[in-house]
Amino acid sequence: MDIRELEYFVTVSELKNFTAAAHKLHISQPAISKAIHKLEEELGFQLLDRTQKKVLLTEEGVVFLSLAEDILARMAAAQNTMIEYKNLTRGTFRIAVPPLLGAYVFPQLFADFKKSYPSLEMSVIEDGSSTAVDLVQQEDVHVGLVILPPTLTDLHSHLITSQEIVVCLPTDHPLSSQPFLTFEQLKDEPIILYNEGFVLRRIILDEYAKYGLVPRVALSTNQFQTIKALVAKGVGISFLPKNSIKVVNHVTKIPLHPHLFLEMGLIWKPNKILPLACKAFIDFVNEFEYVK
Amino acid sequence: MDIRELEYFVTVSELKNFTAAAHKLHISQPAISKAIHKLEEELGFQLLDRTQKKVLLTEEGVVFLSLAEDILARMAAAQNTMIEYKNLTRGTFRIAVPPLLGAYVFPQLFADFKKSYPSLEMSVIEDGSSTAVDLVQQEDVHVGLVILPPTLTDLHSHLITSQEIVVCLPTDHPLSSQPFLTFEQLKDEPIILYNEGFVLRRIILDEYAKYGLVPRVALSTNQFQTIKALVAKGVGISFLPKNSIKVVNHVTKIPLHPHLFLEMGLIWKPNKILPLACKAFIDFVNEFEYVK
DNA sequence: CCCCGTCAATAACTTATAGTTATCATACCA
DNA sequence: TGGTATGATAACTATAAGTTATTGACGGGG
Repeated sequence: MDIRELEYFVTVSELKNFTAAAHKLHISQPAISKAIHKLEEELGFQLLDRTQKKVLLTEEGVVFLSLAEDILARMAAAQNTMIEYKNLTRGTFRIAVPPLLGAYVFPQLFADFKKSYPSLEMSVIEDGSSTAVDLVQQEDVHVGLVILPPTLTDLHSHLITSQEIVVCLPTDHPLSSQPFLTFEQLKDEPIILYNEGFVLRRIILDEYAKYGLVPRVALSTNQFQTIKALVAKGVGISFLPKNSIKVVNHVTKIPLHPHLFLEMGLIWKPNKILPLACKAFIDFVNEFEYVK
Repeated sequence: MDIRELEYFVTVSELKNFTAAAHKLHISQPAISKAIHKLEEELGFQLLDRTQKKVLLTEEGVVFLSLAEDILARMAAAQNTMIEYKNLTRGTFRIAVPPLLGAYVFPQLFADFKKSYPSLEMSVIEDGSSTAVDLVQQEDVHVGLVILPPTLTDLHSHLITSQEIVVCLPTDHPLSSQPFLTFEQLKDEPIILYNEGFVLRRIILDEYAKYGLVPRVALSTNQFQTIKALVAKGVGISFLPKNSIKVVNHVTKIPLHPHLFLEMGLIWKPNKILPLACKAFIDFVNEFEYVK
C-alpha cells in the first residue's frame, strides 16, 4: 500500500474515470488500471465498480476513500511544514546571552534579525556569561552571544563588535580633562563595578591586577542605570563599553592607555548540525555590519 | 516522499543506528543510507546527525519524526480497518423487508445471521412489499427479502421458503372438520384481512377473483395478533401462512384446494458489486435451511 | 437494432529505482 | 595507536512501475 496508489485511487474516485485520472496525473491509463488492481488485490476486495459506464465506488471503496484522503492530506501537510522549515518561515533555536550583552548588543541584533526573519523563534537563555560557553559545549543551546575568551578550544566563533572600555568620570573630576588615563592614575579612585559573576567586573579587576594594583570598590550593582547615576553624583568612577553610554549629564568618558577592548561574538559547536534557523542567524550576524 | 522512506526514517530514529534498523527491517544497511539520503535530498536539509558515534536527530528531524509517526499510524489504522471489512468483522448493508416478512420470516433469519456475524450491521428499510423490488432496482438497498413475484426481469433471486396459505376458522365453525376447502365453499364467509397495501391481502383477493367471487371483508387490520383473536371469537375466517400460526385455542387451520403457496426469497441486482457484508448475508441465506 | 465511440483490461516490453554485495572512510575505544 | 563498529560509496541486480499497442465490452445515437 503505497502513497502513489492512494493518490491514483483518490483521483479516479473524484473523476469517476480511469482515463481522465491518467491525464490529470500525467501517466498512461494502464498504469492507473494496474495500480488500482494492485490495491484491490492487496485489500482482498474491489474498491471500484467498473461494470457500468461510469466508474462507481463500492461501499468498501467509500470507506477507503475517506481514509486515503485523510492520509494524503496529512502527507501534504507534513511536506508543507518541512518546506516552511526549509524556507525559514518556521523554526526555532536556543541562544545563550549573558546579561551584559543582553542589555545593549543583543536587542539591536535581535530586532534586525526579526525584521529579516519574522517567523523564526529564538529561545534566549540568560544564564550568566561564564556558563554561556558551557551551555554551547553541552549543546543545551545552539549558539552563545558572549564576550570572546582569549582562547576557544574547540568552538567556532565570529566576532560581532569590539567595544572600547572607557573610564567614566564625573564632569567636575580633576582628571576629566585628560586625553587618556592609565590605571596608575586611577589607583586611588573609588570605583563602581558590576556585581560578582559579571564578566566586565572580572576584566577590570584583572587589568588593575596586571599593574599590581588593587582598587577600592565603592559599590557594586547589576544595574546599568545605577552605575551611570552614581558616577554623575561623584560617588566614584567606573568602566563601561564606550557605546553603552551616549550623552549623560555630568559624566565624561575618557579612553584608557593602553586601550582596553571588549570583544563580543557568537560561538557555536563545530561538527554539530544546527537548526536551519540558527544557521540563518549565524549567517545574518556574519553579514551584519554592527555600528561601532 | 514515500511511506517506505518514512518507515526507514522512523526505525533509524528509534534505534539511533542505521545497521540495527537495516536488520530490523530485513534489508541491507546501504538501502537505509540511500533512503535517508533521498529523503534529506528531497526536503533540502539533514534529518539525522551522523557526525557522532550515535545517530542523533537534528531539530528538523525531531519535527519530521512526529509527522512521520502520525502518518504511519494512520496508514496502519487504515489497513486494519480494511482488514476488518475483509474479515467480515465490520460492514453494513441495506435490506428492504416488507411488513409481512418482517413479522415472521426475517426475525429468525436475522437472529441466526447475527449469531454468525455479530459485528455486521444491517440497515432494514421496511417500506412495503410492492416498493421493495423497486428499491433493489434503484440500488437504494442492496437486497430485498420479498414475496417472489412470478417473473423477475433482471434481478437475481434465491428462494428461502415456500409457505402454504391455509384457511383459519373458529373451531366450532361448520366447515372446520373438512380435510380441505375451496374458495367456492368460502364465498359467503365474512373474511378478516390485512390492510390495503399488504401483499397477502392482494393475493387472497386475487384468488377469490380467479373464481369470479368477491368476498365480504368483515374487517381489516395490520396486526397479526388481532386477526387470530378475531377468528377465535368467530368474527370471520382468515388466510394466513401455515407456519405463522402455531397452536391457537379455538382456531382450526385447513388447507385450500387447490393448495395456495407463498414463495419468499431474497432478490438482488446482478452485475452490481455488493458490500462484502451483503454477500455474506446472501451466502448465509443460501446455506440456511429454513424450517418449513 | 446495430454500429461506432468510449473506456478499462491485457500483453509485451522498457525504464526507473529500490535493494544487494563489496569496499572504503571515519570515529570511538582500549 | 591499532582494532572495531558504523555509515557512505560504487557497481551491479532485481523488482516493479510505466509505456505502447491492442482487445473487449458497454451504451448512446442514427
